[in-house]
Amino acid sequence: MVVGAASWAIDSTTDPMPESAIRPRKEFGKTIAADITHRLREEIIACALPPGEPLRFDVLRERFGASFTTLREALTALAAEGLVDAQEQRGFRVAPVSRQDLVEVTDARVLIEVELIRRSIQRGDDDWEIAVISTLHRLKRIEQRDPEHPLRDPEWKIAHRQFHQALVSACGSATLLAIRAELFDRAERYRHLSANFRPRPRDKAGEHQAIMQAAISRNADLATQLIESHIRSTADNVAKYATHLLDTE
Amino acid sequence: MVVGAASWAIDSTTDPMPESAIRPRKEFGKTIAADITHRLREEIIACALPPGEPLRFDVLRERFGASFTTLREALTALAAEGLVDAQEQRGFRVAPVSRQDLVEVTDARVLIEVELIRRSIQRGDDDWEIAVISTLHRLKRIEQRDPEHPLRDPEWKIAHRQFHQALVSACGSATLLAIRAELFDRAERYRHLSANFRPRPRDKAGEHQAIMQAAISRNADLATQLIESHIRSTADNVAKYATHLLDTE
DNA sequence: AACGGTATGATTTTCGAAAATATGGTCCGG
DNA sequence: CCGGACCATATTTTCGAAAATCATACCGTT
Repeated sequence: MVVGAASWAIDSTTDPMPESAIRPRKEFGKTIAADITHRLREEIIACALPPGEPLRFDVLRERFGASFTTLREALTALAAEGLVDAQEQRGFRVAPVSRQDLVEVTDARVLIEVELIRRSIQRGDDDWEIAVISTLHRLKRIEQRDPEHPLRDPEWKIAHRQFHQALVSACGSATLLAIRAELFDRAERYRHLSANFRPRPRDKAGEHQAIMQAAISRNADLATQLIESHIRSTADNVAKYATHLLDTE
Repeated sequence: MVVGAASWAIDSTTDPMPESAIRPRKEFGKTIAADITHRLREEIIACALPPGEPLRFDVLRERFGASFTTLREALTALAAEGLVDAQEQRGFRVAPVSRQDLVEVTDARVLIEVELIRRSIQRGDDDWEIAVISTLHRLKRIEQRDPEHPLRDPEWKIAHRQFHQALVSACGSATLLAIRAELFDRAERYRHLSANFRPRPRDKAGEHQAIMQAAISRNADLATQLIESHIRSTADNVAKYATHLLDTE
C-alpha cells in the first residue's frame, strides 16, 4: 500500500500519471474523518489552536475543507480523548487547561508509566532493547543538529515520542498502552503551552540517556525512579513558566 | 432547568400540557447522538449486541430511528471507549472479546482501582463515608428483594456500579475516574458474557460488606487487598464459565 | 431605570441523497 | 478445474440543505 507515496516526495513537474499529481485529501487515514481527527489532534497538542478556543463549524469547514458531519465525527473522537470539550447544544471548544488538570495528568502518567516501564524491563526481549537504543540514538542525533527549541521541531517531537513509547512497548498490555498514549498527548500540550515562555530547555538529553541505561541494564527500581522524576520535573517546569496561563482559567 | 422532570415521575393522564405527554426522543442527553451513544453502550455492555457483531447502518437506522451521520457519531465515541471496533472503510462492529483482553482489562483495573481506593481512604470526608454506606445499603436491599440473577436486574447493575463508584469517588482525580469508568464498563461486559453460563452467583454481598468496612475504618492496606481479590476473582469466574466464548474468537 | 418576555440572527444538530469504496459473483483464459 | 480480472450489488462515507436550538438585542410594562 504505497499508492501515494511519491506525491509528497517529488514535485509533479514530470509526473507520468496525471491523477496521482493531485494532492491527496487523506494523508493519515483511509477516511477523511480519521485524517481530520489526526490533523486536529496535532494542532491542539501544538497549541496552534489555543486552549478554550471555540471550535466553530464555519471556521473549521473552511480550514479543513470538510462538511459539518465529518468535522463533528472528528471532534467527537477528540472529546473522548480529552483534547476537546463537547458542550451539548453549544458546540465544541479546545479543552481548557488548568493547574488541577496538569496535576491530574502528571499523577496519572506517573502511576501508569512507572508500572509499564517495570513490566517492559521484566518482559522486554532483544528487539525491545534495540528499539530503546535506536530511538534514543535518533533523538540525540536530532538534538545535536538543532539544539535550540526542540518542541518547535516536528522531527524532534516524533523522535521524543517514539523513545518514550519504545521504553514501555514491551509491557504486554495494549489497553494500558492506549491509555498511556492519551495521557502523553495531553501532557505534551502542556509542554507546548510553556515552551514559548521557558527561557532555555533544561538538559533532558542526560535524563533520557540515564533512563535508557537503567532500562537496558534491567534495573527496574532505578528506571522507574528516573522516569517518575523526569515526568514530574517536566510538569513542574510547565507549571512554573505557564503560571499566567493556568491561573486565569 | 427542571423542564421535563415530571414526565418520568407522574403518568400523563391529566397532563395540562399536551406536548409534554409525547415520549421524548432524547432520554439520556440533550442531543440525539449522546442519547444513542448511551443506549448503544448499554446494549453492548449487556451483550444484547454480541461481541464481534457487525453494526450495519441499515439495521441501526431502523432500530434507533436516527440517520447515518448521527449513528456514526455515536459509534465513533464508543470506539474511543473500546466498546466498538472501527474498521476504516469497512464499518463498525461490536468490539470482540478475547482471553487476552479480559486479562488486560482486569490488570488495568487492579492497577488503577487499588490506587484510587487508597487515595479515597486518605482524602474522603464525611460525605464520602455516607455515600459508601448508603450505596452499599441500597445494593443489599435490592439483593434481598431478588437474589436470583442480579445481572439481569437493571436496578442491581446501577446500584452495584454506584457502590464501586462511591468507593473511589474521593480520590480527587477526574482524569483517573474517567479511565476507571471505561475499564469498569468493559469488565461489566465480560461479566454479562459469562452470566448465562454461570450456575449460581457466588457470594459477592459479603465481599462488598468487607470492602466497605475496611474503607470506612480507613484500613487502606486491607481495602486495597480486598478490592484486588474481588476484581481478580470475578475475572477468574468469567474466564472459567465463558471459556467457549473466549477461545473461539 | 429595571425586569421579563419575545423576536431575530447566529450556530449547532440532524437528515436523507449522492459519492466513494468494498464485497461477491461471473466469466474468461490458462 | 483453478486463478485473476471485471462487473453488479451492498455498504460505508461524505456532503450541503433544513430543522432545532441557543444567544442577543429589542420592546413594553412596572
